[in-house]
Amino acid sequence: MDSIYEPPILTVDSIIFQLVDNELAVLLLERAAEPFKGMWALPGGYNAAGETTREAMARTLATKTGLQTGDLPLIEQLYTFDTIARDPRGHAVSVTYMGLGKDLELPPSATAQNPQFFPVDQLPTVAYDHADIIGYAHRRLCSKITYTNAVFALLPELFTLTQLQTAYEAILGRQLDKRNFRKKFLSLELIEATDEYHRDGAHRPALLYRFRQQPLQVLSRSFD
Amino acid sequence: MDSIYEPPILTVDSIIFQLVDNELAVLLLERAAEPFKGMWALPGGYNAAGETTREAMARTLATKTGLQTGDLPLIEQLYTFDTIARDPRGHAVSVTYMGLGKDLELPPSATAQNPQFFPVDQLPTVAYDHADIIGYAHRRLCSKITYTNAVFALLPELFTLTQLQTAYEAILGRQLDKRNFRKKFLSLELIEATDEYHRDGAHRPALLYRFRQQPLQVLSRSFD
DNA sequence: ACAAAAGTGTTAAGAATACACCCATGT
DNA sequence: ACATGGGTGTATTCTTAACACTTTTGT
Repeated sequence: MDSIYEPPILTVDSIIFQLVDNELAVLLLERAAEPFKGMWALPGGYNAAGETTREAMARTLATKTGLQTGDLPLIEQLYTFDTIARDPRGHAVSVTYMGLGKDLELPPSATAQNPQFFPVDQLPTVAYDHADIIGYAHRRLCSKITYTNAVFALLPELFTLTQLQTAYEAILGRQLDKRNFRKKFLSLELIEATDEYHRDGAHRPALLYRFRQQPLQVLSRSFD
Repeated sequence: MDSIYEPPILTVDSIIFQLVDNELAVLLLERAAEPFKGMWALPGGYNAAGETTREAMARTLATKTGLQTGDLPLIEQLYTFDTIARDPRGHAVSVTYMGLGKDLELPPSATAQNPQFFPVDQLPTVAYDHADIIGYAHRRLCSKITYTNAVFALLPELFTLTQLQTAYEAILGRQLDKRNFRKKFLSLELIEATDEYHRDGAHRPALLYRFRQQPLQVLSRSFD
């Protein structure tokens, strides 16, 4: 009864975020071929037989950008888009994953596709419906950091409260009150002070903190 | 370069919830064939070429249960599961949709598959990983009703505050305080009183309310 | 001594919680 | 008159929001 079944094409795409100069940035590739030649697109590709979508995501990301998913402290399935066909063979369905990291290094000339991070509010011309996907991922990230400890994945192991606040401000796109931010965040007991200080220029050194636990956790009171 | 590409099978599954006798219930089919013959499974099926996953969901749901998606006030993509192959042809990837409705009628003998609603805490033996999927959907529904007006999709147009509270209790699986529930919910200004009453037995009639607007909305203050 | 970022507390308003009795109806 | 579910208010605690000055350092 299903013998005439001819499947849509299954693809995966990765939305990789990190903070660059206190701005939220997303990883894009420059398309070397039609369609959308010269425009920028999310790293992604076909899902091969016998591979989970998550494995396909890891493989395509490594192949096209040199990034290993092991370097991403947090990866999460985002949404499945019935995108416009990216391929003349037909209709494509793309399972997307959001990955968060810090100080991600792109091996120089990993591929001919020139992988680069772009601040989310200064995107180049983006191919397909990828601008929508990035917007969706950004909104999801905004809500994720308000009810979970997901920021840990964007910060170094030791960080200052100012760095933490700046991360929130970069993602949410608005300023937060310093005293209220610190009071609230510390009261959640997600982070603990170390006895180390971050010295950086002609001013008082900042106490370094660390997250108590890494795995994604839901907060007892949602943030902000 | 992608010429040896052989895709996984793309399927869709529907998790349809409604309230039955003040319990949250999910729609299942009895499998008539192997694998898992005699066990119960979510309605679903293959995604055909040229059809979006949402269209495939509507089609398979109508074919297997007689339900029209037009009768579901809220449908939302849930998650994409890399499920165990449901088909000897190979690896299956299932895009799932959650649908909410009320007073859904299953056309008698719509199919040989005996569609029925089961209370989520009294499920029969469920095939595949569908028990996990139902659990996932239930958790998502719990959080959805706390930060959106999604309950509207489970209630009739006019309803009493007690019906509303009972719906929350059925979904969340715990009791709520009547006075606090009413105070909070009314303060959100999502619903308005009508001038009609629900008479039902030997007690004071209950004032009927309606939602001010149907489309899914995020609440100003999250609920509960 | 100055510039620069780190650090810190209080008050007021709003929200959440806990809790018990009267009201309107049908029989 | 009684049984049944509908309806209502207050006091306490916790949370949020608004807001400005002192501290520590490097030059």
